[in-house]
Amino acid sequence: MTDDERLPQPATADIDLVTVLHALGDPVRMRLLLSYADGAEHSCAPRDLGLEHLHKSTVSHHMRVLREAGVTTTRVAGRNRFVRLRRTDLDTRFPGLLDALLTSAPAPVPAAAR
Amino acid sequence: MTDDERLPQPATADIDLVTVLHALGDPVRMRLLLSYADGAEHSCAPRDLGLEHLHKSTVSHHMRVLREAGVTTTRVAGRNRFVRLRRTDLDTRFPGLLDALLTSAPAPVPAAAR
DNA sequence: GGGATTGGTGGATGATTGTCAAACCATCCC
DNA sequence: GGGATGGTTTGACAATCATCCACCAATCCC
Repeated sequence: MTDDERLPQPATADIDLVTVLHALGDPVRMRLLLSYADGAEHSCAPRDLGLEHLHKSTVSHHMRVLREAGVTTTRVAGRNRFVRLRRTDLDTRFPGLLDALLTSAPAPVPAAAR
Repeated sequence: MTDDERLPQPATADIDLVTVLHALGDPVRMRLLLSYADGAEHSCAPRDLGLEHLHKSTVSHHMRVLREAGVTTTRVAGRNRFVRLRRTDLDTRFPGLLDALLTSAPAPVPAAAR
């Protein structure tokens, strides 16, 4: 499995707080964040994320916003993309922010978030 | 000083996380938040906030967004308006969020922020 | 009362954004 | 090779938004 490849994303030091907040200031992307809160890798399929009502390309757009803001990282393996939360990087850059966000989560946190 | 009057704002329980993040996902409003982080009341004058480059009405607009999101409260006294951070309400609703935001502040925190 | 001060309202405008649809691309598999 | 699968890109469109401008409203002070 050496065909791993990461989609472009900002370096940890370049993650900007306002940009992150702007990225998370959208209900769809907040739901994505909650889905990713378990720390596991997730595919991009809308049906796995409670986003059946949205078009593929819309979900793709939102995931790009999250990735470019530095919230998530995307690994390419074959025709699948695996998205994961950049928890360590975010905790380094903004200590306590992610915990506070997930604690105050507006929707039910799926399973073992922490 | 009984002519105090509060501009309309959401009740504490109605403050929505996504709405707050959306409000703070703007560089101007983030700067306002940092100005208000001292807990004191502030006037609306752009020159007191490092926003000389913005029109009065633009600043007024941003302050309305913050107030309607539940981030700030505005007291009207005569021809002056005094804006203050709703720190207690925000801490109640989203424990740790404000602390995390102010700790990771992107701009120099003005004096005794904590 | 009359002028100055403080700040908001409403309209206009250009930019950004969320969404969908259709086309496209790479990969896996039969 | 040729479908089928998983996802991105591009274009279009409506909605939202940030900004400015001109005008307005209330208050303070002489």
